Amino acid sequence: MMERKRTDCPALPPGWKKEEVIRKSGLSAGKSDVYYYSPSGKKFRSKPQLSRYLGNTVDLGCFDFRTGKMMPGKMQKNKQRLRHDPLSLAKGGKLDLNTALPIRQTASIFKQPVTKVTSHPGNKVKTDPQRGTEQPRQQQEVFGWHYNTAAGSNKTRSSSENNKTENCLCLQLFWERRLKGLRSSDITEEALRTMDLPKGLQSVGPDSSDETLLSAIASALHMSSAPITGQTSVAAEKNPAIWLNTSQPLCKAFTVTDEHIREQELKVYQARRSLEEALMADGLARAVENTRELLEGKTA
DNA sequence: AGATTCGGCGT
DNA sequence: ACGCCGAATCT
Repeated sequence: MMERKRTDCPALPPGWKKEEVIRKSGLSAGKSDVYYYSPSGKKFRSKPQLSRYLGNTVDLGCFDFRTGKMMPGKMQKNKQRLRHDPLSLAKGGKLDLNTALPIRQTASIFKQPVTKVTSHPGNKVKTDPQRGTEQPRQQQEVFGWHYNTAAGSNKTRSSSENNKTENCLCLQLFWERRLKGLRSSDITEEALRTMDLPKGLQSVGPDSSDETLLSAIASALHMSSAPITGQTSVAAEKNPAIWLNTSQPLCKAFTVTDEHIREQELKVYQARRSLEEALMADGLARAVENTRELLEGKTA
């Protein structure tokens, strides 16, 4: 038998292996097929199959199945117009939270394992013994990357041109506004809707709604590993368009009290319980889907 | 039966 | 041109 090397795949959670097999006969001789193996040995031969299995635990949007690597340039396959501001992608700068778009950049915001449900009381669905250890794993590596912002675009302009430029800049700086009315769907929707922000948090700029502020901060936490301090310059409150610190969300500087922390810990605890329930439901749905696929396969 | 391999459809 | 998956073939 051919010697096949299963190599580690750093883009996937630990334990996943990748294999490439060269076709050695037929019309397609010389071409190759790529397979992935889950930690327990289940074989995957396409991205959709892999995607179905990993579900929400890993965002395969920019995962290239053939190479096994994340390809940052290759956003979602969907034909959604990606309005990326070329300015914010130019080289030489650092992450700019205010021109960067609120696009999900991580596979999951959770960096720690969560409660794993291993038994489903009352579940009549046939259980695949291998699946027990195969339930969606929590991602352990965060797929984040930084975009660069343009530095030194200091060309001199006429004053009328300047006005246009300022208006344009304003739209870019305050993209948070565009989040108005947008919400995550599903469970998260309820979570967001009922979420209260501590009184110490105040927005900077043309939009001061809590809703938008919350989105801005959440997005900042997703996109940057640096501490979120808010706008520390007092001048930014008077004239944000000039003094804005683009590495920080449009939020006034704030302080965190012990009370805040205790409240937050409680919320996290409650959220974990909700998540546990959700994962359980997801597991059941997945089992059903799996069984359906099995049956379809047998009826040929 | 499960695993392996190539064909070929659909994009 | 290639991803994906059916099905023929192999063990």
